[in-house]
Amino acid sequence: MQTKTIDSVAGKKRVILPRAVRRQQLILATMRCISKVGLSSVTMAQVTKEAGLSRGIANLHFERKENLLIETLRFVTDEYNRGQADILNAANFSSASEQLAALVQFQFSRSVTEATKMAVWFAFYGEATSRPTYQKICADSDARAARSVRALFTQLGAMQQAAVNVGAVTDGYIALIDGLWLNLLLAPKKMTRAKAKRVAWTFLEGVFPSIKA
Amino acid sequence: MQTKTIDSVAGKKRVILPRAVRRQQLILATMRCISKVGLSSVTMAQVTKEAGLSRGIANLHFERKENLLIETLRFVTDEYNRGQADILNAANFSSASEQLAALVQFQFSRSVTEATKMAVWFAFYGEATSRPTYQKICADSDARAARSVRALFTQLGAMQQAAVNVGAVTDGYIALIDGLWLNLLLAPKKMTRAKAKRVAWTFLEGVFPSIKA
DNA sequence: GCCGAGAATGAACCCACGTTCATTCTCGGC
DNA sequence: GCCGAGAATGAACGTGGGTTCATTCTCGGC
Repeated sequence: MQTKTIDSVAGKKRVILPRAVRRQQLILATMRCISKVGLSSVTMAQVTKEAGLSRGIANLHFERKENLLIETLRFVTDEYNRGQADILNAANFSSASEQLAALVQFQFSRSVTEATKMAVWFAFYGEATSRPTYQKICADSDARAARSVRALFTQLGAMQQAAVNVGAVTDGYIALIDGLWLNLLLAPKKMTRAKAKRVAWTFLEGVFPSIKA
Repeated sequence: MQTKTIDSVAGKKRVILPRAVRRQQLILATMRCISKVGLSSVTMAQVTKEAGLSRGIANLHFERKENLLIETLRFVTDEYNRGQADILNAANFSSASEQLAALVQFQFSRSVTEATKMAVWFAFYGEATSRPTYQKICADSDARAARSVRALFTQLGAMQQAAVNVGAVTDGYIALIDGLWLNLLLAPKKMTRAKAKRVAWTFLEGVFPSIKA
């Protein structure tokens, strides 16, 4: 009478998996929960249920709830940083403008601007002021992201007729993207990915006229 | 042996004040607490202690904690909107550029960018995804702010040589300001009010060359 | 001066949630 | 096939925190 199912839907059989797999399962479940109920009311019971696992497993793999949350934040920032680095450290672009286009494309890709992920980002941003650990993770991630954007902008600036204040432009671009993400999250009916991309692009064309071609 | 002090520092005497005063006291205390410990770990005990009042008073004036939080959010958004409206609806500016200058000045004024207030803003933004009530208050506030900025930009656009896409520029400007505020909050060591103002101004000069004078 | 309305207090209550841990189960090595 | 390591479970525990409410206090009207 034992139903054979790949994922053991109704099965009572206990499944044992490596630590890394369980940790990721829990982190992903945490993200879904945060976007559903908010960082301030996520409970361990919800997360473990969402992950389809037992109550005590989170403590087994993360010790404390706070650790799970921190790892969730790290997961999201790392993923973004890896994606951005893949583009900005790549050597196989034929021009800086093409690299820039890839960057914008990436920043407003479905994967990055997915509601679940952005909800998590901003939930932690909102708590960062009062939690040194979150603060540090966010600051480090932002700094890393900013550095590589600045490098690209330096290249692009050198190609322009008029002199460009790379520092100010980088700060402005990063703020613009953050603000667009926020809008995308808070008013998805009013701001769309396509619209946001166009706005970003308008900013860039204003600063680096040569990319207009 | 009874020391007469205006604020009855050590006095045991019970003070009775009008509802509106108590409500504001509690709201201000809530803001300080949120910026200190974060929205997700604010407790009624902390807030009432911070306000120098008794445990039960919050429930007396707000019924539930949730109401106090909502009123706190409303307090912050209303204050901002009133300040912005004072500038953008004023008839006593000699030119649109002057009005624009006043807007930027206001948006990066100490009063608006004060750490306490911005922490509150972003704390609620972070929870807005999962709380329809916060979501609505934020969206309404943003929409109102955007409308009046768009009106000013329409005026400014009409003065330029080349045609300006007012919609995209408004969206961009608002996103830029939000992003700069976020930076100001998360990395106050790296981003300063003056720097932020300069970045905003650079954006505006790019879009509306005529204001450069 | 007295009284009623309602503002203010804080001890007590109760529940939700994080954490613990005794027990059960799985798997690989021998 | 047996055994030990450790992964997984979920009932039970303790506590922190929101809410209630009986009581006390203040003030304005008469």
